[in-house]
Amino acid sequence: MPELPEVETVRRGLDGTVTGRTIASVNTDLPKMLRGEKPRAFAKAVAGSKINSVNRRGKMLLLNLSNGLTIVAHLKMTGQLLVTKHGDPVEPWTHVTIELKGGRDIRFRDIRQFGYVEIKRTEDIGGSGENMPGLGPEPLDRSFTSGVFAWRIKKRPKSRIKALLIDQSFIAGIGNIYADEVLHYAGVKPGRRTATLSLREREQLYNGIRKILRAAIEKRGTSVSTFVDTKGQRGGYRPHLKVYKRTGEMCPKGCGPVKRIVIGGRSSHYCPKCQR
DNA sequence: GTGGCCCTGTGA
DNA sequence: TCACAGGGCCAC
Repeated sequence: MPELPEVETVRRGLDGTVTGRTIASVNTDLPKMLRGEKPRAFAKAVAGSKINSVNRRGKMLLLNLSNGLTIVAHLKMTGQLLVTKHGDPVEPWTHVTIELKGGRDIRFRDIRQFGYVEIKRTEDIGGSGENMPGLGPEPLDRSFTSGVFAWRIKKRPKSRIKALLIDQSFIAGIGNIYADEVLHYAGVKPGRRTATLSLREREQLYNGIRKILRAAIEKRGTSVSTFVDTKGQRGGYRPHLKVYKRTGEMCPKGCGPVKRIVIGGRSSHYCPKCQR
């Protein structure tokens, strides 16, 4: 599912419901989703601790605990984090349950089982994940300026821009949906080598990143198939998608049909007329 | 860079 | 039945 806007939507949902609560226990029927620890050790490490804050770094969710540890969760393609009453019926594909004192659960559902939770020391990764290795800048941070973007692009002159936009070490949080949407906004073909981009195109890419991610957060994310927020509600951005998964449909600018090609093993959707 | 892989489900 | 799916890692 989830790219930055979807993960941010989940973060906000968690922040409003579980911040300040204490973890009672952790249970799983799929131990591989508790990365790096056996289930009993995982539960022992976090039980009794309070959730001090809920943060996000790229597509990762961070639950900062009162004992100096942070639970890091990644939803990958089909993960969901639902906040429920403890007694609510357990939905299929629920694989990890974090039971909170006071009668609520955080439930991790994941059809494809790619998602995971793991435990890190907060001082190692930073409370907001600022020291997590291998991640590029947060695109909505104040510090991510057009100058920073231009400088980072210049260091990767041979890359195709689509591959770069979804590279988490280049910018954290953009995935396949929003990369395609940003490229359409900027009028740039996904296969373009970054060295060929004009100043104006680079600026349009930068503006598109900020504008589209913000707009998608405003709509609580995009639900193509399985994405839901912590209450199980779907996101509202899908009707605003211009090209993603619209192969064969008319480009919203009226140019002609949207085309699909494969770059880096992933689908790219674009308009051959208005994206150059 | 590309392809395979981790999984299950959906739609043509 | 087969291609494809919001991600990311690994081997070639």
